[in-house]
Amino acid sequence: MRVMLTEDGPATARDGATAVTAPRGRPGPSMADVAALAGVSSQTVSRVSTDPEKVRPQTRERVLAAMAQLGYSPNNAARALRYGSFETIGLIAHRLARTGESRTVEAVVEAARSHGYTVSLVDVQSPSSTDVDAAVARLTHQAIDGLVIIRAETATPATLALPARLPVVVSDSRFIGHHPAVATDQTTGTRQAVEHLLALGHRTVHHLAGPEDSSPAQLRVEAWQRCLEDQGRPVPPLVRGDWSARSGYETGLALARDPSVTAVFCANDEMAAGLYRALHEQGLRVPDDVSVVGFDDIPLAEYLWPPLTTVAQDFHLIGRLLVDLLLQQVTEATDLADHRALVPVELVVRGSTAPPSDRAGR
Amino acid sequence: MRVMLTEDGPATARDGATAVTAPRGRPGPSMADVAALAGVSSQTVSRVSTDPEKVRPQTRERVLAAMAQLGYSPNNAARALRYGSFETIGLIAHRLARTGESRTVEAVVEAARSHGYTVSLVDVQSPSSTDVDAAVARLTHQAIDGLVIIRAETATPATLALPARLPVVVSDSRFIGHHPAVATDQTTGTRQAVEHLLALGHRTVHHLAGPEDSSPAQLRVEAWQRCLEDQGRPVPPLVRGDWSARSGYETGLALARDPSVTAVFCANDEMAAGLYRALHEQGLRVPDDVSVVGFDDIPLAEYLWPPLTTVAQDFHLIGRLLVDLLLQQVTEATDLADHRALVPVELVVRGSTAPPSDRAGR
DNA sequence: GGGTGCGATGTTTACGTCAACATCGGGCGG
DNA sequence: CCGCCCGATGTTGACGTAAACATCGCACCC
Repeated sequence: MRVMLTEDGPATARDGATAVTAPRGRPGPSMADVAALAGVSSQTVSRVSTDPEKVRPQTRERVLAAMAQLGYSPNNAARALRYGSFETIGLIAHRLARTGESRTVEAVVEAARSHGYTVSLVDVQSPSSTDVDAAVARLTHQAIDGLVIIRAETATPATLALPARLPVVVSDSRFIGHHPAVATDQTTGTRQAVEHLLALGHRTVHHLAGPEDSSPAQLRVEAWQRCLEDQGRPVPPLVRGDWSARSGYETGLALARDPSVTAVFCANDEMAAGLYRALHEQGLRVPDDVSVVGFDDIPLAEYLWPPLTTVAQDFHLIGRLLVDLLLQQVTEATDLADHRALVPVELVVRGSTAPPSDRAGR
Repeated sequence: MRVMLTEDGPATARDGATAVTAPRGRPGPSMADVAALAGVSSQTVSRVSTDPEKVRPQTRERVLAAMAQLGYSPNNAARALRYGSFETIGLIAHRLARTGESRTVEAVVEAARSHGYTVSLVDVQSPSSTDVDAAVARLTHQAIDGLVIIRAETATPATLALPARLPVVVSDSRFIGHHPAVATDQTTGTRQAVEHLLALGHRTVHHLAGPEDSSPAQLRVEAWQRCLEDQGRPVPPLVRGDWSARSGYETGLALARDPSVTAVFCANDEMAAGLYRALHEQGLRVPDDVSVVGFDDIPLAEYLWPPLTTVAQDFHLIGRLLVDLLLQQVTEATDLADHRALVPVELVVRGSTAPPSDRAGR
């Protein structure tokens, strides 16, 4: 089947009938090989790679030379087995390429590294329990010390089969109370956006919402509605997108045609960009005819035209907190069952909001 | 430290003075524990998890029940040690949250999963050899069967210390000839963009380039220049950004003030968005006054105003090819030293390009 | 000059799993 | 009715590493 580069013993030991189920990976040299070449015991080789100080420089040199000559590198399976830890955390994400997700992933990876951990990443196709379950199985079949789940929207604690004793942190509020969670302060963020628009003089604020099965989207809808009711404003009919710019554009066309729409709060920046295009196509100006507020503060938000007023999420902080909470459980065996970190947001006012003009009268 | 669930011998074996260096992770139940509870040998437990058919249903049930009761899941370090493979590939990326990167990562993760592999992700701060080296060390210190390096711009084959026998694939052309590589067809893409603008009647095309240390950016610069020369057009001075929308905006301000600029080819879409803003701020219209072409075709490109004409990269295909080439080496021990996959691109014409008007004459 | 203590190195063993081989028991053919 | 064969399960050993313990040699001190 394949060329045995380093086989020195009788070939039948590894070839022959057992070839199919035999070990796959390149069986590179082991400590024993290095030890033999350097004329020391394998334990000395081990010491060289873990604590060089404990070995006499002269011996160390010999061992290092042997390592280099053989191209030795330690077998991590064996190390992990020995140590009982992989120094690896699992990360389950959905739609990884989305802005918020990729930034959170970046932060998680970075925070993990700063603690000496690596990240094993699985991207689930759909946020259903079935898919998330499969991802969990795949990761525990791999080797992880803990698990971070980012926005597994439709999965619920009841439906998710997690291995016993596996520390978990989630960034989806649906799991709050069941697992430690990190969540953006959706309510305050939404409130700031809506109140900003009302303060500018708009009679009410339309909402271009995210999909129903998304917990953050749902929270934003509720906060938007409550905020309007608190202020005694009429609550206009809800418009739903799917987070994509396309959906913002398509649903935005209807909003653009409705002269009563003077202010729109979009559940994310991508949909706001889609709405921008719909408004532009209808010959409407932002913010003169319609004010727009987004959510997330993606890097491009500042460079849309006009620059988008939006609620900035601190994805970086989310990622860091996720890792912190997870490693707290991993290293200290702490039970954080209902711990909940709320990440603050900040309204960034740019050029897409202004007092209303009389659209209907134009 | 923690409750010893499965400890049956003297507690001092694991507690006491050795706690600091003792195995960390939850040493959950092993096959032996399950076997004891089910009243079978550990080999039978092993058979239940690897080949249930070989065990009598009655026995199987007992074992499964014991597994469930103890919350057993196989120790993958031991499995990996036994099999010689982790079914995991390492992935080194730089600036993970960038559009192209996150989409490539997504595709790699997905392709890896379809082959039954998991992805270990490391995001390097800078693309320098030092950082990439550290990432490689971190990953091989972990457990991987192969390594994918995405755009490690400034690292070069000579400076990078890769473990012997570790299969590698890169998506950076700087490594072509040293490792199998997957690269977007920068030259053709650039050519299409420039020729599209020239065909519309522009006298020449300015270029808003990516950073000097980026190999794709360099290739685009060279292709742009060669293309202009081939057509006998003047080659205007080069303008450099750093891929960010901000840099596109800042350098774009100068372009906007130069009346000889009628067409700009931007090295990516983000910088094109920044340029849009600079042009808008100067009261210039796209494409009436200045035509703009981007590169990448990010999801938002279609929803900028006007929709951006751009060169679409197939990040998904890149990811798939990376994994294919890597696993070919991993599973077949093939030497692909100078294999090189070129991923085609496609010019997507939208609303940001048009024949030139006489800017200077306005 | 004979401990004595310490630094350097070797030996043993366990980590958890699974392939290979061993064993055991029952059904079936001769 | 005996023996053979096969299916089900048990036993042994090896994967590569590193902790724990053992050993060896040497310098230093009384």
